[in-house]
Amino acid sequence: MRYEVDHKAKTRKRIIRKAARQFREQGLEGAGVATVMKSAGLTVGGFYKHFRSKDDLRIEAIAESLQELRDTFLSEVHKAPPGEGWKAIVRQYLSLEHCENVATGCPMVALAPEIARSSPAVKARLASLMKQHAEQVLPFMPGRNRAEQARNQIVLMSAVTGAVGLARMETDQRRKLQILNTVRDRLLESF
Amino acid sequence: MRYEVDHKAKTRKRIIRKAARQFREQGLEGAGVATVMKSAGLTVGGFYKHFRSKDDLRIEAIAESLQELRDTFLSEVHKAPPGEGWKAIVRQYLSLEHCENVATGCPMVALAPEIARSSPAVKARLASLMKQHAEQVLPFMPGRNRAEQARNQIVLMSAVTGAVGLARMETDQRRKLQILNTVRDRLLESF
DNA sequence: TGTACATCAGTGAACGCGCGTTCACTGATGTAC
DNA sequence: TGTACATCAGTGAACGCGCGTTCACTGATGTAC
Repeated sequence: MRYEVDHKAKTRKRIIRKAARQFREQGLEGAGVATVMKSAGLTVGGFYKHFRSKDDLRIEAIAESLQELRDTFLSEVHKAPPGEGWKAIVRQYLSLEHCENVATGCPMVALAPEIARSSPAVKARLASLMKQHAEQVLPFMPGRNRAEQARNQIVLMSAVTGAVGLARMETDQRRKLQILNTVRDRLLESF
Repeated sequence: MRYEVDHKAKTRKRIIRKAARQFREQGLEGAGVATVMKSAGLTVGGFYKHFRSKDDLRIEAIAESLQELRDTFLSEVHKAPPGEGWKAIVRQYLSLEHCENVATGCPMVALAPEIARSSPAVKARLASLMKQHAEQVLPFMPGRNRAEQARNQIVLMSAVTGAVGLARMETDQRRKLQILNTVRDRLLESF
């Protein structure tokens, strides 16, 4: 081999990470294969040495985005007092910082409608990734038992994704903050 | 004139209504000018006799979608006992029927990320349309005064748009219903 | 009353462009003999 | 030890295709004289 043993794996990871950012920022259609490759320091042609298709990359990139989201969540959770992990997650999710940085934020808010429209094969794969994600975050949700935690998770996820989705459509900064803060305050006092 | 006096206005409206459905179903990029025109019984070339650009159509189509949404809301509200209008809206919004019919549903859930990514000019115009929409629905929101109604509206809108957004990504029908019903039940008992 | 011209919603071919994908090639390295 | 060949990550031009937009044209009607 001309390169280090894991050279190809590293390159692949670099492409996925760049794609994860660009898909969130520009959409699953908006971000192009050529641009992703260029931002990874490569040329278009090499793409198919790493992925079978753009759909393949979409799946890998969203998996990566969910992983990054989970990493952020868990690091926030560890800073919070025991049993209050969900509060840290809610605060982080509804922060202006998360709202304004689509490229590094939650892929579900950034891509929900496009994921819903995906081909059945892609959609099924992504649904399974999101289910996994939810299960890993479940332990930090409020509630006296698993069933209650699961219900609360659904309510919390709906409220926070909805709030960020709405806030991002806003052009008036005051309204944007009002959405984020109103939902945050309500959620923090409701569980 | 060869046609009735309002012929052109009627044609324009027909194009907008078709576009409103197709944008919600296929996205602001996904739906094409040629397809919209064809579904309105016309050919591509005529498009620019009615609109300055595709962006122009996007704005008109979303305005139309919001109007349709409001019509649905108001017809539900009139069937509900006084003061419980918001409950009727929540039930309608979180129904399986609304969730599964993207083409005739709420444009904010169907298009949020694409609207957020729009050019500043388009985004500003749409933000103003959505503000108008919210103001017209405000009177039916729960709360003892306008300020409380406004806060509750933000929470309700976030929760219902988030829930439908998440439910539409689900491939498992059981999970989809679980999301819609859990959020509906929680909201109905929370105000 | 008749004729020439203006109007204008709608047609359909053509345009330039960006996209995902394919493919023959490169060139540095490892391996067989 | 030296040489010929295989491997394979990456290159860059080319492909077919669909898109938004433009444009010369059509043809039915209204209007001017």
